[in-house]
Amino acid sequence: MTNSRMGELLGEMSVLLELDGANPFRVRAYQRAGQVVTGHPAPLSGVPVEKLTEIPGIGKGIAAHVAEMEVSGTFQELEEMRKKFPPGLLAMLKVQGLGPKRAKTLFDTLKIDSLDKLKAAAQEGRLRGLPGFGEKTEANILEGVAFAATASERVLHWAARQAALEVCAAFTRKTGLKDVCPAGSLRRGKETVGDLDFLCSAKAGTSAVEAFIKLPQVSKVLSSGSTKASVILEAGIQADFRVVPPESWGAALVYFTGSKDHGVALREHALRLGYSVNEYGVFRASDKERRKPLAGRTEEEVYARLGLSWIPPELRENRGELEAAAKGKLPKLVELSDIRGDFHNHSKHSDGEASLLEMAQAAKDLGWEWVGLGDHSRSVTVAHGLDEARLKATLKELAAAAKKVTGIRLMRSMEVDILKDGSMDYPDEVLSELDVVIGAVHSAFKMDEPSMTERVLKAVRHPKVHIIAHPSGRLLSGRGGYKLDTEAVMREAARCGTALEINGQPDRQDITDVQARRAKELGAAVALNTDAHAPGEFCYMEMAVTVARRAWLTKDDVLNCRTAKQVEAWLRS
DNA sequence: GCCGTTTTCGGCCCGACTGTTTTCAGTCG
Repeated sequence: MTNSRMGELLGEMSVLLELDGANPFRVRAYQRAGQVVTGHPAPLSGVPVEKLTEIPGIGKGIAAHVAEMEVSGTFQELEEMRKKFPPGLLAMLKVQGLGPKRAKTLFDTLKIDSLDKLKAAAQEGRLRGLPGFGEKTEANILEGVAFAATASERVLHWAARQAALEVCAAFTRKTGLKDVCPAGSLRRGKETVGDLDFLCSAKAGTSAVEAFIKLPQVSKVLSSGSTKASVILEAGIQADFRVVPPESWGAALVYFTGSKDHGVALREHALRLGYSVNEYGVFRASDKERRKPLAGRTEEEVYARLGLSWIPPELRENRGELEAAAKGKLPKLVELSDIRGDFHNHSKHSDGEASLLEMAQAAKDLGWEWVGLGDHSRSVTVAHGLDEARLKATLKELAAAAKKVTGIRLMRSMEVDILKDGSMDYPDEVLSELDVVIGAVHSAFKMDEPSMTERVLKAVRHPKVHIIAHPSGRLLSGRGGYKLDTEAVMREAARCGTALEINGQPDRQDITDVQARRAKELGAAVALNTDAHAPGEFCYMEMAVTVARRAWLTKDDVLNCRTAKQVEAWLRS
């Protein structure tokens, strides 16, 4: 059983306990444990109970549940809670403004246990009059049900980023206020984003909130006050906007960048030092009126007051970053400017849009030192994969391009299919003519886990294969990825010196942040690739860098930060 | 349910907004 599945079940338990009116701290403990388990880099399946309890947030009780889940795929207490509350009740909690307390009231008094029943009851006016319900609440719930039905799922990071930049630009044009920026999970670089958070620095009395809710990008205002507003954007994403005075900018940025877990852990840490932290600053815990902030203008100042070095947003998930910051042991994360090239992309010989020459020129324009220009191999017929004769012709074409585009080392790279039996799509003598061989699975996704794992392991062990592309095969927008023992693949990759790819396509981001961090732990090399199908897609290197940063990788951990000479030496080795 | 440089019991992060209420519970982030 995977960590993320176990994390989901623990999270479900926390929601059910909340419905049941359990001790809120017990609820919180399950919620936290769920996140800790999900974010834990090494597989917890098979880890003895006494080792599990060494993980912060996991005590005797939850360790026992983890052990039980390994065996039965669930745990007894969860099953009992599931009998108590129908699954439709959990779906109801997705409705904006409807929380566990009122949902429980609806279930107990009107036997409402699904979105459909909720909608009907609200339409018939049966909600008003219940304790805690009025006409307004009823109307809000009705709207909430409609939105829950149409609301898009989480938005891909890249799309959210575009939408956020557009809103910030429009806001600045309208108000002249420049200190506005996205916070929240977007700033942390999460692979998908549930909503957008905007933070604005402005003196009291300015009408920033008013200006924000009137932006053309706003389609509906959910709430608005003097310092904050919640809206739905035209793009269908919810956005929260918050204004703080300049002296609180840093504290607010920490607060609204989150994650929630990071914030909670930070405030607990502060209390142990005798400080209290909120979005306005750091205060002495004894300063009950919160009159004299000791820090707050910048993030650096806030962390420093708490004895911590500044923590990059990508690390703020309460996965050990506070402990590392306290010891001054945070890694210096890889940056886009450290990148010297890309291994994996496509020209119009297969399914790309540009010629090898155009791709080469685009890579050079980015200031890269080298680039492996690629295409699909012959089996991927839908992508017009290259047979041996066409491949040979492109080698000549590339040599010609290298004469025209100078100052960048051009290499021939190919994304070569890993066939069903684990063999490669070209014979060894053809692979020998390529500078970069990238193995990838594009067919027979439905294999069982042992077979798929053996298939990929065979490619990992192949002496001519340098990199495994998008190892899980998942698409964030749809396909869950094939069944694969990633841990086994990473171990073997480390042993064989085969690199694993972080694919920068916004819909892939594969391997994930958690996996890449594990790959580093195990000693496997990591390559960042754009998988660009047009010159304009080389920008997805930034997406790959973001994933790498969330994985705690430094430039020494990333192959793309090496010089052309070093890369060639690595490829030969 | 978790946790401990005051503690193995008794705590557990913090504030804004809304709507239903006459002072606050519920919800959200």
